[in-house]
Amino acid sequence: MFNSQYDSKLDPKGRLALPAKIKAAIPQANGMTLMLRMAEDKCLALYPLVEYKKLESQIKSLNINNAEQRMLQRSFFNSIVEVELDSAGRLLIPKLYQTYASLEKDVVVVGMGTRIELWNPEQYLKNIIVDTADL
Amino acid sequence: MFNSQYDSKLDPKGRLALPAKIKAAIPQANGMTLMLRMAEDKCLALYPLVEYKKLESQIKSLNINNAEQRMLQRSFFNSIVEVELDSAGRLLIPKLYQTYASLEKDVVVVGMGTRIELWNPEQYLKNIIVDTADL
DNA sequence: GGTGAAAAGTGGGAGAAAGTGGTAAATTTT
DNA sequence: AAAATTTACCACTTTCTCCCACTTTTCACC
Repeated sequence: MFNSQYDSKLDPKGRLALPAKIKAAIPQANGMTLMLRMAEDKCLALYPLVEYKKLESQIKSLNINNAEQRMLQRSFFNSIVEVELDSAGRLLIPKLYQTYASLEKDVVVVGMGTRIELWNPEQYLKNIIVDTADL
Repeated sequence: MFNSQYDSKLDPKGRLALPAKIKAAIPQANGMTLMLRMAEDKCLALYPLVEYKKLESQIKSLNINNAEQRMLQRSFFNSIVEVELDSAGRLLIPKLYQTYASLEKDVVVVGMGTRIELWNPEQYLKNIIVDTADL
């Protein structure tokens, strides 16, 4: 399970170093493949393969002969990509995905239970409740 | 499984270079034959042979004595063609198919799970849900 | 609290692969 | 038979990917 939040940086090549705590929480630590998705509120979501499979199986069950379900399926698959950690534990965020989430240099990495979210810092502030007294 | 989306180009000869990530996901990488089909919503669909076989068997199981199913069968087989990747990993899109999907220069390549879709960029935007908050 | 060791973070460079265009050969058409 | 169109293959350029090495931080033990 992922939790807490961290400040990380994209290097000039578009690589993101995952915080060690997050990395350690990913199941199957060797030959690390993760699924990167353009998610809600213009953030990126990272899923371990196990979690992704659950998501995918829902989408695959849609009927390709139904126009609306076909669009839904398309919109799912087109916003997801496989990413791998390099030997230093970094992952390369494709340009299209950087653009989607307005990631430039600073990135907020958030542990969200079964998934990891990547945020533009300003965007992030707009999508959390800062004062928890309201809860 | 195919996923994500890529911008590609048709060269003056009508050849399309498949993105490396897509190419890598095609089963049986040598002597590469794919099936190209005029698909729903005026896009082109590319199937690996394995996937095509499944589709074909569905169509073949239709009843030839039923007028409507006979037409369906006919329009399936006449809108599908075998294409091969050249030594550089490009495929030649026949004129008729380019016209069907209004492909000129820019082409959007979409990984749709078991198949690959090729789109005219403007047409493509009309056939996705941009805000995936519903998923 | 200081010192050392180990792990994490950062940057760069070399090699390989992907993209692109062109040329030659073969086949078809007039 | 000749010409034009098409197809296959080859070569060059550019981009990307992978890996190595150095710097910085953190944690533990003294």
